[in-house]
Amino acid sequence: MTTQDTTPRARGEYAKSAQRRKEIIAAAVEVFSESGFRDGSLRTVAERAGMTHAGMRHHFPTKVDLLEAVLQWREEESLERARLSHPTGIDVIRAWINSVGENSTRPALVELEAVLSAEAISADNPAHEYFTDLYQRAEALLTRAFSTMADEGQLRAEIEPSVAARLLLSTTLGLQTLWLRNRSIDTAAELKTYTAALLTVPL
Amino acid sequence: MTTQDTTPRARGEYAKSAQRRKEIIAAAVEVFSESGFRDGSLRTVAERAGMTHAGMRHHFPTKVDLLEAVLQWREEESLERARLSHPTGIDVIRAWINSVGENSTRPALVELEAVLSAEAISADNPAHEYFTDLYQRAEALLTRAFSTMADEGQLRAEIEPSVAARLLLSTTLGLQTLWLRNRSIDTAAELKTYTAALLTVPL
DNA sequence: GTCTATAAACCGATAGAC
DNA sequence: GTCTATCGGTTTATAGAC
Repeated sequence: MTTQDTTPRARGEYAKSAQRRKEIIAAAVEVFSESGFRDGSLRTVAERAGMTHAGMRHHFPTKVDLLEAVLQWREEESLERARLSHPTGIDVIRAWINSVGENSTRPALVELEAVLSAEAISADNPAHEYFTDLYQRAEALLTRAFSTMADEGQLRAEIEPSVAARLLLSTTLGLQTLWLRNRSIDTAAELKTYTAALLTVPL
Repeated sequence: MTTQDTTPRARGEYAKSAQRRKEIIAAAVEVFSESGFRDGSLRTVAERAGMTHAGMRHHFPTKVDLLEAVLQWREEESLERARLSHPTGIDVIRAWINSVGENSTRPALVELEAVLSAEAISADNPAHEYFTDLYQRAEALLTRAFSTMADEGQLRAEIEPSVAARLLLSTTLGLQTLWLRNRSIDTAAELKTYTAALLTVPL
């Protein structure tokens, strides 16, 4: 609202600051993936971003602030993209499997989720609610898709949509866990084989 | 070999020491389940076992020694029991699902495995090889079982035994992950539904 | 916006008394 | 077998200079 051009925004520093934040988040993703949230130190993150941990504090006042930024980044990178095309029914399942396949090109993303979510089993972890929510939303998304498919006779009659949803989610999580230790696993292909066994139509 | 009765064994101190070790391991299982290996401190473990961390050093000289004892305890408590009855074919699968059901009565065991194995994704974690081995052994066990079943026409023809094995293992791991956040999930029942979809005979 | 310097707390390991 | 005391290292957070 000022008429002067001496504000940070006018001097273009917000854009620079946003760029700096991105660099710090990228470094934090690396470090948290490797060492988890508890053991990944701010000093290591800062070093990889080319600054000191005290300087980083200007962008992220506390470690939890940095974690939240990382989780938000993860969210934007992940399944939300698939949801933008608003698929329904069997196309949700196809998009899901496709998204898992794309994750195989981004080990840091998979490792980040595996490490942080396991840490967040403890109720006092700052990311505890985040992951509980994430899994519930994923389960709800898949349950809606399988329900639609059940109405159209595409899901085997003896299988409840909610059970199918939980199984697909479980298998995805478990396959990614194994893939982190053996990168030769074709997660998307195995997931497709699995899901097809639940259906009456080709996937 | 001594004829005197002044050895520690003769004085019954080995038994006492073994009991103390068990108490310490039980405390370590609690702490490592809650906080992981890196963030779980020896001081906390010692406090729960009713001693100081320096006193604990008499039983476990280093933190890694304690971790190894905890992993060994986990092994003895878990699926190794089921293997003692030496089942083959479909009975291996039944024993596997049954074992998962029993795990639902022991949250500490499931949580310990989830937390420690996620931490051990890092190659420099002292439990890294342990969990890689564990999953490979489990996969081999299940692959043998599904191969036997394939020979007897009990496995759907289009499904490779090794793929079925990996899917059962994955789903087990994923279901237990979800169960840690929502104890109302009947992991054994869902696993049975899932596995039945891969077979040509009732489970 | 980034730095140096430091406070306050905690860690694993260890020496040595009892 | 367990303790107290302590060493050397790490951590997050912070104050204050520039």
